[in-house]
Amino acid sequence: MNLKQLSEHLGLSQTTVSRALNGYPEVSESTRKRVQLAAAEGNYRPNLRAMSLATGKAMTIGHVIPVADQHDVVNPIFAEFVAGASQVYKQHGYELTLTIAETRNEESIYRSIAARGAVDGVIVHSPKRTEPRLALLREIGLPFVVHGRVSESDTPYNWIDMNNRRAFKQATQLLIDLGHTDIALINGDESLNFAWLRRLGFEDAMRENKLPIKKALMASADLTETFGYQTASALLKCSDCPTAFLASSYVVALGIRRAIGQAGLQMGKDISVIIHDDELSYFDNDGAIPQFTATRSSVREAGILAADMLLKQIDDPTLFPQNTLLESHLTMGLSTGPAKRA
Amino acid sequence: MNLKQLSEHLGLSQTTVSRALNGYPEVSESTRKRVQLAAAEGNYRPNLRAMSLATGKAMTIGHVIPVADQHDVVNPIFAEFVAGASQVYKQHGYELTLTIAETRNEESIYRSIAARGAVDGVIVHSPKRTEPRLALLREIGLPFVVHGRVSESDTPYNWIDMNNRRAFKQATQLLIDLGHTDIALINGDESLNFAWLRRLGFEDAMRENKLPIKKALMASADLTETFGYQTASALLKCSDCPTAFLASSYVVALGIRRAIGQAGLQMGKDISVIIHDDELSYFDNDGAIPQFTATRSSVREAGILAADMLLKQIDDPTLFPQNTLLESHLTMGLSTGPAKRA
DNA sequence: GTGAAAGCGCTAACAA
DNA sequence: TTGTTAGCGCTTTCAC
Repeated sequence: MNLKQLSEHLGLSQTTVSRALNGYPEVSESTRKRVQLAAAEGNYRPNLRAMSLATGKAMTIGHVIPVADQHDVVNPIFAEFVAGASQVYKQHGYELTLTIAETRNEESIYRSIAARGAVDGVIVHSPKRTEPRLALLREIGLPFVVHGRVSESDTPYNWIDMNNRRAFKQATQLLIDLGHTDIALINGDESLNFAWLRRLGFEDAMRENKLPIKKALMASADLTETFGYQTASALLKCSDCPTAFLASSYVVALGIRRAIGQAGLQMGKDISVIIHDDELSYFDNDGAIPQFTATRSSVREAGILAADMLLKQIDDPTLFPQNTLLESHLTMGLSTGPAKRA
Repeated sequence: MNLKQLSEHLGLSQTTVSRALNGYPEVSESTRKRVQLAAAEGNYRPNLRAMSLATGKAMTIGHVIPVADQHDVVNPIFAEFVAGASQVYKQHGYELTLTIAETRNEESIYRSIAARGAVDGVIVHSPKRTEPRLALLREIGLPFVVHGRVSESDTPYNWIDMNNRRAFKQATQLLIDLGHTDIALINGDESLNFAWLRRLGFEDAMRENKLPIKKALMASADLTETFGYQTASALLKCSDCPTAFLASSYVVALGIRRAIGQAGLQMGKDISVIIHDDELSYFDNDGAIPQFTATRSSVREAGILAADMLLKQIDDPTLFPQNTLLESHLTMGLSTGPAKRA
């Protein structure tokens, strides 16, 4: 059932029917009622393509998920974020298209998205410390919101981010309060800004407590179990072993746990570990450990807020720039304990 | 830059330009070259909406991800699957739109997707044991591929699935071979077909070995850490304790591990646990344990195959029904060991 | 308060 | 080999 059929069926013009359905004021209430009824009965839904062609609005938001290489696993954070955003889009009649972008040909992907008229705006995921995408999108003229921030940017942009720096400062302070001085930071790829900020937070706390920042105790790479395992294994063998680990995701923490077990140590007793994870954490608190909070998925909330921000921006471009900093309330300790060297 | 501008710029008709770009044979090679060059220079990309309006094809595939309730976490499996599928779509010039559907209003979501002309086909995720969606989609006339199978369906449909039944039979057999007779199955929600099939696989092995199937040792619910913990805790206190656990996801296994630890037992020594997970598993093999295989994300491969199947179907509806059964090669033992009762 | 007509950017008969 | 024309389903001036 399309508009033409519906209008013929009603003995009205397409114009009137369209107006009635879209809430234009110049339609009499009686016809509006009639039209709405018939539309519901006939299960009429306006054709999105036609609508978007006529209005010039795509009624679609694009999410571009970067994947470093073909075989990289997709960060489950995106799923939660997208779930939140999609909720908002649905409310406003928008669709959500997903593009997986290998980082190499990102530029052409954004350009093609824009040129194809496929979206009214995009959410930019996984920003690096410095982001060529910002300039690119500005040049193209596509509204966007960054999920995360960009440390080195001289021009304003819309963003929503967790307070990674503060969370890691807190976590580090917690370990210091427990008496630790040799704390290992097993961090994500520090060319990605979230990891960079986490590192800064870690260093903030160390510096404030006049503790030395030892490069040897800091590692940065893709957050995999293997990375956690290998790094922790090596660190547990060194002469200057850490007494505590700060893990930048629960996946990496699994590896750390494995290494600790293999070294014949007990987590939470011989070695302390604090895990930070903004995603819904699958870990419950084992009991004896401090834990900041553990709400369900603040990432989903971030998705909701980002989508909202983007739609507002599209609606009214003068609302610029917007941004929101969420407290990273999922920072939690899986296991902490007295400082002790292996 | 749109077709009109491009054609004017070239002094050709829109038709010719369109034909040249779309590879129609009746265009002379020389003009085709010229057109292609100009298009590349002008950074011309055909407007998807217009194209789809003109052809009646949406050039878009929809993925509908069901989420049981608002606060449910999104299964990370979807992210991997979608990543695989998106790869295929890109190759064929298709877009991918994502819809998160609360299970309550699924029907209206599918109907509205179809009526809006937004997609040429859909991938159906998380099929239940019996699926009203199949009939619905058939009625609507929307091509679809089910990611998973439906046990109770009397009409054919396209599907791609992992061999869950076989995997669980194997895993169970492995435990039986190690001497276990009281094996607990911590399974997903058995109204979902994947969980149902896993249970059948478990029962297959038990029956073949003439072992009793004890209802008390089988649990079924959403695969959360908490579910694993609570169920395992309870089971470890009963008079008729299991000596082994078969966990239907690594998340649930984390809970089981916690319960085992709290009971003062050692995993892999006092109690055996086998984890099945089709997603990329974050666990490495701890060493002493049998492990079927551990390739990276067979789920992504499933996504690729499903997308391929759907596009083929759209292209040629006579290719019906298609299906593929993938061996669930990520079944792996995190820890198995001698049978012993707590 | 309602309708006729043009047009969004493309494709696809049909003509030439 | 190329061009003319109509039309996909909607919105939106403009006229009544």
